[in-house]
Amino acid sequence: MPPAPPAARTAARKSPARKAASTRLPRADNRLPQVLDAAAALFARKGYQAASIREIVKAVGMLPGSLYYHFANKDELLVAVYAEGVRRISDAVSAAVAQKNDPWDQLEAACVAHLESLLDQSAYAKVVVSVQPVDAPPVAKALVALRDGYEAQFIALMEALPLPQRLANRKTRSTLRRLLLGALNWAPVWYRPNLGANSAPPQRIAQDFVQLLKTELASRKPI
Amino acid sequence: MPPAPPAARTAARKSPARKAASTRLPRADNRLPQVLDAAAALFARKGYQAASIREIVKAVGMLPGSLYYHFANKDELLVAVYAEGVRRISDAVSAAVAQKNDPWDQLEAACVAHLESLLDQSAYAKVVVSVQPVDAPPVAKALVALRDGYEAQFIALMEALPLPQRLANRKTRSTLRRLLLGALNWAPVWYRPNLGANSAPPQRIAQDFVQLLKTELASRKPI
DNA sequence: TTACAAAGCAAACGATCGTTTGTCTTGAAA
DNA sequence: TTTCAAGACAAACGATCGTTTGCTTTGTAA
Repeated sequence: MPPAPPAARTAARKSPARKAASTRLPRADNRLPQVLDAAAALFARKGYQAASIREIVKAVGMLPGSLYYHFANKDELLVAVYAEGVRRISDAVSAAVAQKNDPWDQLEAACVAHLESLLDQSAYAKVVVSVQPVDAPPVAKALVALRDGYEAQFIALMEALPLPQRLANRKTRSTLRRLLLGALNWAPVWYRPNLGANSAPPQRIAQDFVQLLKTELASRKPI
Repeated sequence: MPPAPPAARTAARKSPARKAASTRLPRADNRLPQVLDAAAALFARKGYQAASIREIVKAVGMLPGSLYYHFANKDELLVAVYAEGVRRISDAVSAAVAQKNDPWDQLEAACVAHLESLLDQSAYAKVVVSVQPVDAPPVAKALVALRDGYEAQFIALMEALPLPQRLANRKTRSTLRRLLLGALNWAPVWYRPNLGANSAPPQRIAQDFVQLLKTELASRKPI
């Protein structure tokens, strides 16, 4: 029997992801979740390129080569962290929105959940905004698609806003969305936690942004 | 004569920067400016870590080791690019502001100049917002200081805004500044040039942001 | 209890990274 | 025209990177 081409085994190795002809279930003691956690934490803290494979697996007590059972390469690991990040922040936002009825209250709740995820709660979420798709060119399009999928939630929130007639158009809602989301996503750049009462908490920061726009835009008569 | 300790010569080598006891002028044909240009272009396009020394100097036809006559290490090169970036975008903003009198017009002009520098005109400027200080920990504080120095211009612009009494406080002006600058600095993430008439040019984007706030905030009576 | 795939170990590979060292060229001041 | 430092070359160094390969352990389904 002629040996399969070298690429075959490599491809077979990274295939627990693509279920293919796999019949058996994953083990209960596999450390994929911990690897993802460590990768998210290190990507968030040091950036994608600066966080090495060796550093990530060491945090879990694993050897570098073992990671390639779960992922074809480092870029695919980033995609997995990104996807989980989008899932988590998206769930947090959805849950927050579901507790409100008024569109402006929903927007505020969404922004609070978004910013709290970014700054406080989820290293996964922080990766989604701090690691830029350009950092991993081969998977850049996949990362952008994940981000866009998440942002769709905010497009919907903007459409629901009751704006004065003069501002009730798609262009304004788009500008408003970019203004608000841009400001929120830039917050990790200047925000410093652990400053006690001196600095506002994420919740307050997000509320300030939304209130500044709401009190001005919400209930005005057309000129 | 005993040889000087190895560190001595290395220190002496990178010292054209610190003038020390240098009497002679730099040559007219030195390629430091081109090196900075190439570094700015590559840092802006691929990020700090992904842009290698070899790649940078190759763009100028130089050898890798030669860079270390001008800079002690890669981090110091980044600081130099950063400083030049701050200088350029700061000059552009100052020039734009100087042509207006009304505070809101000045703010709009500043934002337009800021965003045009980021998206169109200056790779140096783009480095200042796209390369984060965390990417170069040893010089992170220096980079933050450079950024803060630039942002002082916007603090002054905000202070000059005639706001309704209810909003005329430091906290609101700070929120307003972070809202606006955050949105502008996030624009490189989603902006795509060369889309023809389909997408707004940087000038228009900045104007939309400012106008959205101005028309709402500027001339309102206190409640 | 056994069979087998899931999961990981152990050890290396080649490439590329930032950087150092010693030498040489050359423009400009004297 | 001579002198000398500014500036760059040439060639390597050690470290670290992502990744591959062959083999071993172990949980679990039959």
